Amino acid sequence: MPELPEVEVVRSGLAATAVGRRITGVVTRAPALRWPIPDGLPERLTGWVLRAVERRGKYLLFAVEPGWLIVHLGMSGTIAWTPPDRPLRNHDHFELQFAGGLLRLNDPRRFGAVLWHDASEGAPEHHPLLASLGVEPFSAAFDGDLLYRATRGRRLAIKQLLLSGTVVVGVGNIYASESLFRAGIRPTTAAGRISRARCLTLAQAIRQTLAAAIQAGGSTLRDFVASDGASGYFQNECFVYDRAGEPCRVCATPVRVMRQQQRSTFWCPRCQT
DNA sequence: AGCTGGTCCTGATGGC
DNA sequence: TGCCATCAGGACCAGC
Repeated sequence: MPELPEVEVVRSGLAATAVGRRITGVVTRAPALRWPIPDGLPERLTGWVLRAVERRGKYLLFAVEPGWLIVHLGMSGTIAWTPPDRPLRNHDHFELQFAGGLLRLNDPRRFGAVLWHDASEGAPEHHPLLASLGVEPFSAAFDGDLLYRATRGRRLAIKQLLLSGTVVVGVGNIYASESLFRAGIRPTTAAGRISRARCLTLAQAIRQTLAAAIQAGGSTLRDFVASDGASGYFQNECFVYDRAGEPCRVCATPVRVMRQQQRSTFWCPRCQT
C-alpha cells in the first residue's frame, strides 16, 4: 500500500499527535513481520518521551532518547490511533501505548518491519536498510541533473529504475506510472537513453506527483488509512493508474496496461513517447 | 487462479 | 580469468 505520500501522511499525523507524549507501554503480538521483531523493545521505549517522528524513504523513524524505532508498512501495513476499548483485530501485530492513547500497527501480509536502531550506533541513516537508499525526492539533492547522471549507461526501463529506489526513494508502483505520465515518458524507455531535458521534466513530475498525493492524503486503493483513520483520495486524481481501457484524461486515448517485472504499469500510448 | 501499495536476496549476465 | 555492477526472478504473506 504505502508509497512515500502515504507514509508521509502517517508521519505528519503522528508528528502532530504523538510527539511530546510519553510512551507508557509496548506490546509485540507477532514474533516477526518481514524480519523478527527485536526483543527488548518495551525496555528500550517505555518511559521515554517521543521526540520526533521522521521519515526516510518509506521508513518511519520514531525517535526516543535511547534510539529509534524503525517501522516499515510494507504493502499492507497501517498504523493508527485506536480506542482503548477496541478489541484486537486480526493482524494487530504491535502497539505503542501512551498516556491516553494507543497506536496499533496492523499488517495482514507482514511485509512490513519493526526494528530498532540504537543511539550508540549513530544516526539511523547508518542502519543497514537505510544506508544505501537513494535521495529524498524533496531534498535539494534531487533534481534533473542527478537523474541524468544516475541514469547514464543504465539499460533498465525507467519505470523499473524508479521503483528500485536506488536513485530517488519513495516512488512505488502507483506514483511511478503517474510520474511518467506527467513527464510524457514511456515506462519502457531505457533509463540511459532519456535526454537531459526529459530528466529535468521527470524530476519535476516526480516531485509534483508526490506533493499532490500528500496533499490529497495519499491513495486509498484498498485499506490505506492515515494515523487518524482517514482515507486518502489521490486515487481519484490519477491520470493512468488502475485506469486501463478508460480514456486518457488528456487525449481520450484508452489507457493501456502492461507488465514490467511482474508489476502492472499503466500508460497512455499517445501522451507518452 | 491471479491479482494487490515493497524490497531483500540470489544467481545469471555482461563489461572491463 | 576474475572482479565488479547490473539485472531478472523468486521469495515473503493474506485477502479479495
